[in-house]
Amino acid sequence: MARAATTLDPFNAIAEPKRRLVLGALAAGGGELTVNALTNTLGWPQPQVSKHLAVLRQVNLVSVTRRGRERMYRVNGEPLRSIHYWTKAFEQFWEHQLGRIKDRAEAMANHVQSPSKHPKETTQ
Amino acid sequence: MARAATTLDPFNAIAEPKRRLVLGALAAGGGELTVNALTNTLGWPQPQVSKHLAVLRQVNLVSVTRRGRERMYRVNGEPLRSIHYWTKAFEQFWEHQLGRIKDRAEAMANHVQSPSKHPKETTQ
DNA sequence: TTGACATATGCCGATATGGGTATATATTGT
DNA sequence: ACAATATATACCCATATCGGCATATGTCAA
Repeated sequence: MARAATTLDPFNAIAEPKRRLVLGALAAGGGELTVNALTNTLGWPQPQVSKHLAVLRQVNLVSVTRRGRERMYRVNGEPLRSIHYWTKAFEQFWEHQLGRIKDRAEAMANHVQSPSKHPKETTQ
Repeated sequence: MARAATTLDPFNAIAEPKRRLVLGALAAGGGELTVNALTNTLGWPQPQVSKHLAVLRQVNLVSVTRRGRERMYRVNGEPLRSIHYWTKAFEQFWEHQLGRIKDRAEAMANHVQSPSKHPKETTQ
């Protein structure tokens, strides 16, 4: 088995730097842009843009609306919200890097699953 | 070229579901755990655990300390903070999008310019 | 020293990925 | 009907990835 399909979840979708740029361009463009506009803004070959958009579409990070022969792509923030929350769960690990990690982790333990208790020292 | 190396940035590192589980387990285990503890908690073959830890190590998502023949792995939140901020930039795109995506997209299309009568293909 | 334990690493195979190029599929304009 | 425009897809290739298994490396214990 290789890496899980990119199309399965938003984490994977935004793992690709160019896909993040696409989302950024869309956001900067007022939230919605045409493939053509994106292609010009990003300066990439059109098929490349379309392909990345296809991936973003599959994980629901963007939605499309046809307008004549153009397609309007819009950012859909929902999936990013879940990622935002996932990372937030680790907030304690960047706020007090050196202190009280254990105490706060206890609270987290109640949220996730039972950790294997092996009370060791807080290493040097 | 295939996807950019997983070791290059945290976005890629956490794209792998199992790696997220590793981080979760570490967090639940008080912020730091032994490879052995992780292996038991996760129930995966040890080499697999070690390899995922190696990736997380390379993007600085975890740090290690040797303790005898064991190695204590610790969550390092910093890289997750940047991801947290990146997603936050899209906050505006999930705050006002509580309704059906399709409906909203069409309403938007009507708002902006000439509406399309052929919503054959929307979000895929 | 020998052996058990803890962890990392190397190699292999199957597969998904991203980029490039060409082309198919609309849709609009003349 | 035909050309032009907008976008999506198919195909190919080079490569990185994950998982499994065997094994190397390092450390403690008797």
